[in-house]
Parts: sequence; C-alpha cells; structure tokens
Amino acid sequence: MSFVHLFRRYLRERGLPVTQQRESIAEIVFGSTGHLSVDDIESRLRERGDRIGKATIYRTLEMLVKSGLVEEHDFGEGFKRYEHLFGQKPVREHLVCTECGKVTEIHSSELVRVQEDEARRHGFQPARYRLQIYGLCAVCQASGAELKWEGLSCPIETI
Amino acid sequence: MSFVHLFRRYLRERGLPVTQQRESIAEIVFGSTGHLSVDDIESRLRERGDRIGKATIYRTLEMLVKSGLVEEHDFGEGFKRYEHLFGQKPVREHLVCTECGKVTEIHSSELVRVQEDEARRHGFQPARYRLQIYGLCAVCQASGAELKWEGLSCPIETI
DNA sequence: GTAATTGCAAAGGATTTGCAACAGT
DNA sequence: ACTGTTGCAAATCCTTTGCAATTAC
Repeated sequence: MSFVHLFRRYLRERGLPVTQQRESIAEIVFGSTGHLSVDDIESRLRERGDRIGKATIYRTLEMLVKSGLVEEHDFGEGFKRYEHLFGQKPVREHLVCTECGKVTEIHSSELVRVQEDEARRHGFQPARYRLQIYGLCAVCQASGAELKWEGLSCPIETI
Repeated sequence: MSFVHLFRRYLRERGLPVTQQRESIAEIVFGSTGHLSVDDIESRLRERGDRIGKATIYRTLEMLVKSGLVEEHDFGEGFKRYEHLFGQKPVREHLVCTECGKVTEIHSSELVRVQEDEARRHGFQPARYRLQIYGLCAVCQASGAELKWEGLSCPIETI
C-alpha cells in the first residue's frame, strides 16, 4: 500500500508523529475504493479490532485532505465522505441519482480538456475539479421514476 | 419580480397558504444575485424591517428548492447557500479560489454538451449539473499565492 | 371554522475543542 | 525529556422538530 507510505512521508517531513492510529486510519482509507463516511471508517476499524475515537478520525482525515492524498466529498447527505486519490486524476465526475441516491463515478478526458480550457479562459489556474450530474440512473428510469422537479413542470425552461 | 409570482403560483397550485413571511423570503432570494446563506437572508430581512424566525426561513427555502426555482449549494463551508435560477440554465459552473475563497460563476455551452453526452453514455438521464473547479483566481496568482497542496508537491501526479 | 403556518425553544446530528493521560521522536 | 497525540466529554454549529398561538383561505 504505497499510499500509506506517502502519508508517513508527509508526516515525517513536517516532524509530526506517525502514530498507530494514523497508520490504521490511513490503511482503511487507502484500502477502500468507495466514498467513506466517518462512521464507515469507524466501523471498519472496529471490525479489524482497532478502537479509535471519532475525534482522532476527524483529525487524521483533516491531515489526509491537507496532504492532498485524500479528497473530501459532500453529496448533500448532511455529512462528509472521503476518498483516496490513489492512481486517480484530479478530476472527479459523479452521476448522482435523485431517486435512489446511487453515486456512479465516471471519467472523461474530453471533459478534463474542456474544463481546463474554460478555467484558463477566465484567468484561473485550475487544480482540481468536481462535477456532479444529477438525474435518473438507468435502473430508476426503467422502474418508471420521474425527475424530482416538484415545480411547475421544469420552471427553468419556462423563464 | 416575476419569480415571486411563480412561487406564489407554485403554492396556490397545491393549496398552500401564501403568507407574508413566504413572500418576504422569496423577495429577498429572487432579488439577490449571489449565493445566499441562511444568515445572509435573515439579516437582509432584518434590514427591511421583517423579523422572521430562522425555522421559517429554513422551511421556506425547502419549498423553494422543491419548486425548482432555487438551488442549494454546498461550498464546504459547513452550511448551505441558496441561489435562484432566474433566467439561468440548469448548469452551474463555479471557479472556487482556494486562496481567497472567491466564487466566480461561469457558463460554457461546450461543457453542457460534453456533460450531457457523457451522462447519456452511461444510461443516465441528466437534469442538473454542478461543476466546481478549484484553483487560484487571477488576483491571487498575481500576488504570488501558491496552490494549497500542502502535500508532497502535487501527489496526484507522482503516483 | 378549518387546516396550515409561525416562532420560540428544545432536540438532533455532525464536527470541533479542552484537557489530562499518554505515545512518538 | 519534550512535543504532539489521544480519547473522552462537553461545546459548537447548522438544521430540524414539537407545540401553542396565530394566520390564510
């Protein structure tokens, strides 16, 4: 798990202790592929036999995010989710189903290019991207679900 | 302010009372261009002489979002921001400066097209988009600020 | 009149912080 | 030894909820 090693290096470079808790948390985060909540991380630590306080998990995640090795997400659930960037591009594209809440991660090099062009056109130096597309996943379309525009049909078109 | 009228219509269509509070809140939201927090809305109401409880503001914003006339944003500040969609496309593209926190809204029809193609390629029916590009704005670049990768240069490139 | 809303205060949930005991260098 | 971390509990922040009084229809 080369990413745990990078985190260790990050800590040593600024003279911060490499504690057992930090290693355990890093192993869970870098060893998982999905979008982890703090509760997810806590229960996976429990399963392994580690018993680490929530405050420590929050504090370690803050460092992981600052290190640039982990990214914080907010899908509007009322809490944050975390995901390591192991072997990933600094672009995150998500399809969020407004019916079942499923999140699908996609990648498109064309989108990367267009986004970069657009940022630079505004004199902006881009570093990371985050794209969320809200709508209906294939499964929910098939089961006859409708887009959650409770409004007057789609008001945006009518203005 | 034709949008307040649309909200009124939305309420009437489902037999909900059009109260003074709801009208005041709608006037503030549709009369502002930026990304408003609940506190922003509360203080603007105060300035006007309206004294409306926070609970009512939250409840009204929930309806405005459900109506599709207003969109909820989360820029990771720990609270939500709201923005009306008056005359806007269902695409929101933001340049977020990691140095000064400034948020610039941009529009690109090419991005719209590419995003739609990408969603449909995954069998997804897109409704709304949200794109955030994090980086340095022109002003912060000029003043010599550096990208907030506290990590080992940019770790993402190095993997 | 009836049904829904308001506003306050209390509750709720996620995150943070203070501090004494403890672990890493 | 010294500095920084841990873990608990309390505190904090945003948001939601319960309920009696009030308002829209």
